[in-house]
Amino acid sequence: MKNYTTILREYNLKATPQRLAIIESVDRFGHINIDNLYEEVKNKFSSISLATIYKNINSMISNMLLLEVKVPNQKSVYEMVKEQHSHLICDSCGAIVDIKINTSNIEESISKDYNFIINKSDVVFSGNCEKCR
Amino acid sequence: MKNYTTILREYNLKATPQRLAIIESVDRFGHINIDNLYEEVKNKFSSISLATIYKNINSMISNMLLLEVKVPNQKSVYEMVKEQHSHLICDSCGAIVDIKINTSNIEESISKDYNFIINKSDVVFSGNCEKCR
DNA sequence: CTGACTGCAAACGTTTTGCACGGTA
DNA sequence: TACCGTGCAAAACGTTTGCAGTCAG
Repeated sequence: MKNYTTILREYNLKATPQRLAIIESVDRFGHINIDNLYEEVKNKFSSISLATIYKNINSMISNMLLLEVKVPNQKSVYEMVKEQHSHLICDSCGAIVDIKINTSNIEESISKDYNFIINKSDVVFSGNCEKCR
Repeated sequence: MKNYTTILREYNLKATPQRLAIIESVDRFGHINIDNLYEEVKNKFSSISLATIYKNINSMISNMLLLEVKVPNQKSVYEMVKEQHSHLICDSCGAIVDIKINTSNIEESISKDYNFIINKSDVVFSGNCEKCR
């Protein structure tokens, strides 16, 4: 069990029970949208309000502890900031999988060709997963 | 000047003046969000309502004439369906540029490694453009 | 002529805000 | 203790819907 209290403080956020429940759920699910997060946190913290979820997600994003992933035809999902990675998302079942792909040579050639400094890559492949055909 | 009437009919949409103004603006801008589109179309068609913009954007997306591009920290932009491409977006000035990159080898290895059939790639690189440093 | 489209206003779902209270550091 | 966070309710936003009138084909 990770020490989420320490993590929150490292990101300049007070370690309230609500925040601990939120960050624990996000980490356990890998990616989670607002509604599922709300349901999940309510299981362990029935008094929490949706406004608190929103406020905390937003402050965690501002403080770079979480990031938002925009996905086609779905609500955004939130995940902890870890190593850079891309996403595979199944159009039928909605499952999202993290994948490691090497985009560094592509990014390098873009920097050159377009004289553009890249500091973030959002890469989402949609299609059908193994189960869903 | 393209014949947008013909294009609309090819996509099974009646060629109303409102639609012609919408598709012409989207095509001229390359990518445009709802608010800018509304302002733009109003210039030539002052009586148009925002609801009409929404209804038409949605039907054009359903009929595969337009597609939605979700971008970080901004509203989605809409563009005509053309060849597959990726996007470069400047965090300072918000400019969006189409770029051609070859993702086919990446997609191929993903198909193999994850046994996943890809039918859409959403690739957005964020950073700073030439002007904005 | 008929079904589809428009514009308005109302409804809806989602996210943010203001404020009084409570809890962390 | 001081400030930040919480929860509630209300407000603000963005988008969709219903409907009566209009128009494209």
